[in-house]
Amino acid sequence: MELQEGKEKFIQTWGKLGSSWGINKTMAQVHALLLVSTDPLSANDIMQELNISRGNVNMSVRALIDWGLLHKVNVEGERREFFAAEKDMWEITRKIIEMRKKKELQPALQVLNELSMVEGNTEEVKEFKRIVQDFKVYSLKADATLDSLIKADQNWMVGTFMNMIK
Amino acid sequence: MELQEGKEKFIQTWGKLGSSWGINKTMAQVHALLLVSTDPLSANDIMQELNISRGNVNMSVRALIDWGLLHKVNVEGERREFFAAEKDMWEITRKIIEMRKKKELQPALQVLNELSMVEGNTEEVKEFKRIVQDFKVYSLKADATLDSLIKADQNWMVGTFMNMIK
DNA sequence: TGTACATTTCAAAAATTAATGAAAGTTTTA
DNA sequence: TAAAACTTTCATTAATTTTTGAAATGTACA
Repeated sequence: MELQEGKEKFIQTWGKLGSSWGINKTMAQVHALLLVSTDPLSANDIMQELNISRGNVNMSVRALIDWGLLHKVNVEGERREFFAAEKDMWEITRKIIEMRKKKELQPALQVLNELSMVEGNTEEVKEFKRIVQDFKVYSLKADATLDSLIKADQNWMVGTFMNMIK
Repeated sequence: MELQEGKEKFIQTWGKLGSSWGINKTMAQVHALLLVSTDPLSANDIMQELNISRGNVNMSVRALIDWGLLHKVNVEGERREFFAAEKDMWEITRKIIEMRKKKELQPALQVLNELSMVEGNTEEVKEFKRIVQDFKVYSLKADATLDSLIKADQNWMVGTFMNMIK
C-alpha cells in the first residue's frame, strides 16, 4: 500500500469511527488529517485536502481545539493560523474520556438524583427506586473509574491494566 | 415527585442518553419503559405508551433482543408476544460493552491492521506507521481490558474497581 | 382450509443533524 | 485609516437517520 492511500484510508476510517465516539465525521477527519500530516496546516489546506467548506473547517477546528485535540501553531512569517494535532495517543484518550464524561455522564447523574425524589411506599415505587439507584451506583462507579484513569499517568495505565489482563 | 412523572422522566432521559451509547432514541425508550414496568408488555402496549408506530416498535424490540437487553415472555392464554427487560444493571452493562466492542472496536482493529502494510522507508512513512501502531496498541489494550471486564463477575468488578479508586 | 389476529417488511415521509457559502467581523500592515 | 488577508457566523441547503403505515407474511385454531 502506498503512503498516500494509507493516509486517505486512515482519514476515512477515523472519520467513520469518530461518530461512535461523539466526534462528528468532519471533526474526526480533520483530526486524522492533522495526525498524519508532517507539518501544521492552515484552514485553506484543510479545505483543499478534505474538500469541505471554509465554514465547516472553522467549526470543526474550533470544536477540536475545545476538546484539546488540536492547537494553533505560529508559522514564522505567515499571517494566517496553522493547526497541529495532539499526537500522543494517551493524551488523545484522556481528552476524549474527559469530554464525554462531561457531556454525558454528568448530566445523567444529575437526572438520576432528581429521580430519587419520587414519593410513595408501594411496592411499585420501591421497585422503581431500586432501578434508579442501580443506575446511579453504576454511573458513579463509571465516573470514579474514569476519573482515576485520566488522573493516572500513562505508565500507570499501561502497567496496571496490562497486569490486570495478564 | 409522582411515580408516573418519575417514570416518564426516566424514559425520556434514558432515551436521550441512549444515543450517546450507540442505542437509538426509541430503542432506549422501549428499554426504559420495560425497565420500569412491573409486568411484561406487548407490542400494542409499547405503541400506546410511547406513541410510536407498530413498525418502529417491532424494529426496536428486535434490536434490543439482539443486544440481549430484552426477552420474550409467554403470557398464559395470550396469543401475542410479550416482552420484558433485562433488569440487572451488571448484565446491562456487560451486554452494551459487548455489542459496542463488536460494532466499533473490532472493525477499527481490522483497518488498523491493513494500514500497517504501507510500504517505504522514508521518515514520513515511519512517522505514519508510528501513529497507526499507537492506535493499534491502544485499541488492543482497550479491547483486552473490556474483555476482562465482561468475563469477570459482578463482585470482581465492584471489588477491584472500588479498590482502585480508593 | 379459511379467517382472524399478530408480526414483519420496506418504500416513502418526517425529523434530525451536518455542511455550505456569502456576508459580517477582525486583525494586520502599508 | 483603508485595504487586504484572514476568520467567524448563521440562514439556507443537503445528507443522514429515524419513523411511519400500509401491504405482505406468518400463525393458531375452528
